[in-house]
Amino acid sequence: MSEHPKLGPIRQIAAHELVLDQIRRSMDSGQFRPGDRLPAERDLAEMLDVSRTTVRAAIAVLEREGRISVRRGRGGGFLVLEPTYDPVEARQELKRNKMAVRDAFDYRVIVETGAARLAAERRKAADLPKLADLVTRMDEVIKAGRADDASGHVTEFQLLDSAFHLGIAEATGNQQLLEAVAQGRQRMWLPVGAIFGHIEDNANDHHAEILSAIRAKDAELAASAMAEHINETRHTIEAWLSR
Amino acid sequence: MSEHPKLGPIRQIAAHELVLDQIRRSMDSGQFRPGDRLPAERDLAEMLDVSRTTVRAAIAVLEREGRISVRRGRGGGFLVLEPTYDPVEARQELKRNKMAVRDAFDYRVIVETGAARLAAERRKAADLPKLADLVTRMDEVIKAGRADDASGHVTEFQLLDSAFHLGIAEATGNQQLLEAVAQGRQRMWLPVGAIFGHIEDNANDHHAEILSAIRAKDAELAASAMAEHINETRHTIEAWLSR
Amino acid sequence: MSEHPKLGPIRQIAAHELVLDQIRRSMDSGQFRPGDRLPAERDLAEMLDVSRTTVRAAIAVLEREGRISVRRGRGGGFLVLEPTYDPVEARQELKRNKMAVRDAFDYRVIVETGAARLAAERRKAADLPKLADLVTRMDEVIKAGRADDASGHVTEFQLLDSAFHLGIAEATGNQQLLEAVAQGRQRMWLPVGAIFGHIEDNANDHHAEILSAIRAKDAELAASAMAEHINETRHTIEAWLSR
Amino acid sequence: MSEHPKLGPIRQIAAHELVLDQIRRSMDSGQFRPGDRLPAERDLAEMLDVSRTTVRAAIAVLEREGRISVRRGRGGGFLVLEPTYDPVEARQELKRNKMAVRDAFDYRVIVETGAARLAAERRKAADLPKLADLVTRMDEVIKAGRADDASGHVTEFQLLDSAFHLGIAEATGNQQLLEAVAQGRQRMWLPVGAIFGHIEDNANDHHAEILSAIRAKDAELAASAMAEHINETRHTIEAWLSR
DNA sequence: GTGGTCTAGACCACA
DNA sequence: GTGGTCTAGACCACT
Repeated sequence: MSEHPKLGPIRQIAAHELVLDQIRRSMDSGQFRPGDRLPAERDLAEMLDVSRTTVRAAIAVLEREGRISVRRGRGGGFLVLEPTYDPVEARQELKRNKMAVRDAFDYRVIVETGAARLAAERRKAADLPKLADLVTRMDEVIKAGRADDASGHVTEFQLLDSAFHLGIAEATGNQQLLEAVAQGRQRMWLPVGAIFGHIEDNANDHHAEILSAIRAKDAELAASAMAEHINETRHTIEAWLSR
Repeated sequence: MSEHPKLGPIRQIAAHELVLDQIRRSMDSGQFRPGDRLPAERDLAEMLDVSRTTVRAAIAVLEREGRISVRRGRGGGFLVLEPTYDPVEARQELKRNKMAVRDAFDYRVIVETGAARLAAERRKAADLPKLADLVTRMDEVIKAGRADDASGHVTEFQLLDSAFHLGIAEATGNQQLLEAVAQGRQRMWLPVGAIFGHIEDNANDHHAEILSAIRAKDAELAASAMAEHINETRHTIEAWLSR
Repeated sequence: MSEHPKLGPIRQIAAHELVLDQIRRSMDSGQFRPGDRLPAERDLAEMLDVSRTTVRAAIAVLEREGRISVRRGRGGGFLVLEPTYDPVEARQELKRNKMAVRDAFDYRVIVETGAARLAAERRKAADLPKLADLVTRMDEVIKAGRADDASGHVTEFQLLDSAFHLGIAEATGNQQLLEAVAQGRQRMWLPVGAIFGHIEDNANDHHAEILSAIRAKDAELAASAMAEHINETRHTIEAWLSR
Repeated sequence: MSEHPKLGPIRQIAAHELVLDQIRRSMDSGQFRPGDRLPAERDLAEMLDVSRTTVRAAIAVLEREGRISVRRGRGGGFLVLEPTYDPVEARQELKRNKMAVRDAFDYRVIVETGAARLAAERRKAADLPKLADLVTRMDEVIKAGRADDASGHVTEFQLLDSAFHLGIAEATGNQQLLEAVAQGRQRMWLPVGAIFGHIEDNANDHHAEILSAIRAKDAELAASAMAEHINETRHTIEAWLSR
C-alpha cells in the first residue's frame, strides 16, 4: 500500500536535448516527412520558446545524423531527408514497432474503454453537442471522400477523430485520464510514423455507437463499443505493419 | 486517428528546483515527517546525484518557507518542522485532495483492472512464484501485527503491497502499462501524504484472490477482484479524508 | 631568443570589406584605370568567389566615394572615374609613397639578393631552363618594341619579369622566401600604382647576368648582380616619383 | 616588372577559427605546455577580444582533438595535455621541422643580416642606448646563471634577446623590415616548440660585436657579425633537433 | 527571408 | 571562480 516517491537521482536535461527530442518525435510521427521542410529556425525558436542558438544546437545534431539537410538563402531551410535504409536495422525496427503497437493498444483499450465507461456515468448534458458535432463532421469528410490520404499527412479526419476520443476523456472530468488517453494515442502513432492514413470503413459507425451509449448513460455499452472500435483499428494497423 | 505530437514550448527546470520538488514531495508523502531529520547535505547530494551547492539552494528555500529548521554543528542537520496550520488553506487543500483522490482512483481502477485482466491472459509460469511469495510475506506481516503503523513511515506491508501490484503489471509484459500502474499508485499517495497507514483487514485476502485468478488465467475474475480491491482502498481513504 | 606568439585580439573582416579592399587595390595599382569598366557584377562575384550581394555591398561604397559610376542597362556597368584631385592631399600622398618605395626597396634588395645567393647555391639543373626561357622571351618583347606601354596596364614584359624573380626564389626551395619575394614585389607596386610602365634599357641584361651567375653557382656574383638590378629599378622609380 | 594584385578569391575566416589558430600556435610554440592551464575562458575572451561563445567553439575543437582536457569548478580550467605520441607521425614531424628550421634560418640570415647592415647605415644616436642596455642586461642574466632554463618557458634571456634583434630592425626605420624580422623569429620557434632553452655560451659576445659595429656605422661588419650569430644559433638548434 | 555567426550578459552547477 | 548553458539581438552572406 505504498510506492512512495523516494529520493532518486536528478537528471537535468539540456534545453537543446529537449528540442532535439521534440523535433525528432515530430518527424518520427509523420508531422514532418521526407521532402518537407521544417519551420524556419526563427519560427522553431518561437514555437519552442527557446533561443535560436538552442534550436541550432539541436539542428546540428539532426544534420550530423543525416536526417535533415540544411540549405541557406531564400527558399532554403531544413529539408527532411529520406531515412537511410538498412535491411537489418529495418527488420529490428519492425519488430520493435510491432511490440510498441501491441503495448500502445493494450494501453489504449484499457484506458479508453475505462474512460468511455466513466464518461457514460458522469457526462454532463453540455458534453454531448460537441461530440455529436464531431461525429457529423467525420461523416461529411467520409462522404466527401476526403478521408483517405496516402500522403501520410495529418488528415482532416484524423484531427476530428482525435478530438472525439479526447472529448470523451474530457467528459469524465478527470484530468489524469485525459492525459492518459492523449498519451496512449500519441504512443500508438510513434511506431507507425503516421504514414498510415487508412480509415476503416465503419470507423465512424463505431463513433456514433459510442456516443449513443454515452448519451444513454449506458456505461457497459459505451465500454464495449469503445473496445471493439479500438481493436478494429489495432487489427488494421497490425495488418499494415506486416504487409 | 491522429493526435500528433506538436511542437510546444520547452520548459527547462533548474536542478535545484527538481531537488526542491523531490524533497518537498518526500515530506508531503510522509517519508519525512515533522520531528524527523532530513539526510545530511552530503548524503542528499549523493542520493540525488547533484552537488552540495545545488542541495543547499533547495534547502535554503525550504528554510525560508519555514518547513525545516537548519541547525549547525554536532547533532545539527535539517529538522522537519510542523507545517503551519491555516484553516482556510486547509479546507481548500482538503477539497483539492478529495478531487485528486477521486481522479487517482478512477485511474487506478481502470489501469490496474485492465492490467490484471491482461496479466491473467499473458502471465508466464515464472511470474507466479514471485507474486505468491509476496502474498505469503504480507500474511506474515499482518499476523505478526506489524501491518499497522501510526508513524506514517513507509511500512513493510506497503512495500510488499506495492511490489505485488507492480508485479502484476510486469506480468503483462507491457512496459507502458507498468509505468501507468506505478504512476497511478504514486498519484494516489500524493494527496494523502502517506500519513495514512491503515490497512484494511481483508486487503491480503483480495490479493490472494487476484493471484488465484491470474494463476487460473481467469481474466474476468482477475479484473473484478482487482476492481473490488482497489475500490475498497478507495473507500477507506475517502472516509479517512472526511474524518 | 624568443618572440613567442602571444594571444592578441582577433579581428574578423567582413567579406564585403575584403572585396572592397581588393577592388580598390586593383584600381590604385592601375589594373583598372579611369575610363575603364570593372568586370560585370556576376564576373566579379565569380572571380572573388562570393555572392553578388556581397559584391554589390562593396560597389555601393565605391559609388558613394565617387570612385566609380554605376550605369544600368545595356552598355552599363561600373565606370572607373578620375580620382578627385586635392593638391594638399596629393603632396602628402607623394611623401607617403616615397617612404613606401624606400621601405619596399630596402626589403626587396635584402630579400631578393639573399634569394639570389641561395638560389646560386642550391639550384637544381631543372631550374635553369625555365629561367633561361623567360630571359629569352623578355628579349623578344623588347626587340619587338612591345615593352613600353603608357597605358599602365600590366604588360607582357611585367608578367615575364615577375615570373623570373619569383622563379629565382623558387629555386631556393624555400617557401617562406618565395612568399617574401612575392610580397616585396607587391608592396613595391602599391605606391606606384603601376601607372609606371617604363622599362630600363638594360633590365634584361641584368637578368641574363643574374641567371648566368646562378648557372655557374657563383653565389656572390648572383647576389651582387641582383642588388645592382634592383637598385637600378629603385632609382628609376624614385626619379619618376619626383618628376 | 609587375606582380599586380589580381582579383582572387576572398576567404573569410570565422572568428573561432582564428581563435583556434592562435591558441594552437601558442601551445605549439611552448607558451603553454603540457601540464599548464590555459587562461580562463573569460580571460581568453578578453585577450582575444571576442565573446566567450567564440572562445568555446575553439576550445571544443581542441578538446575533441585531445590536446586539452576540460575541468569544471574552482581550480578547473583547460589543462594542456601531453601530445599523443605516434612514432611514424613523430618521424614525419621531425622531418617537417628540420625543413621548417632550415627555411626559417635561411630567411632570418637574409633578413636580419640585411637589417643589421641597414641599421648600421641609418641608426640614430638615440637608438644606441636601448640596445646597449639590453646587452648589459643579458650579460647580467648570464652571469647570474639565470640563462639556462630546462623548463621550456619563455625565459628572461629570450625576452631580452628578442628585444635586441627587433631593436636593430627598428633602427632601420623600415616598418616592413621590422615585421619581417619578427616573423622570421616567430617561425624559427614554431618547429622547435620552445622546448629548447639552451643559450650558446658566446651568444651575448655576438650581440656586443653587432652593437659595436652598428655604433661604428660599419655596415659590413654588422652584417657579418649578425650572420655569424644567427648561424651559430642555427647549428645549435639543428643539432638539438637531431639529438 | 533563409541559415551562419557573433556578442554581451546572465544564471547555473560545480569544486 | 571555473566551465556549461541559454538568451536576445544583431549583422552578415547566401539564394
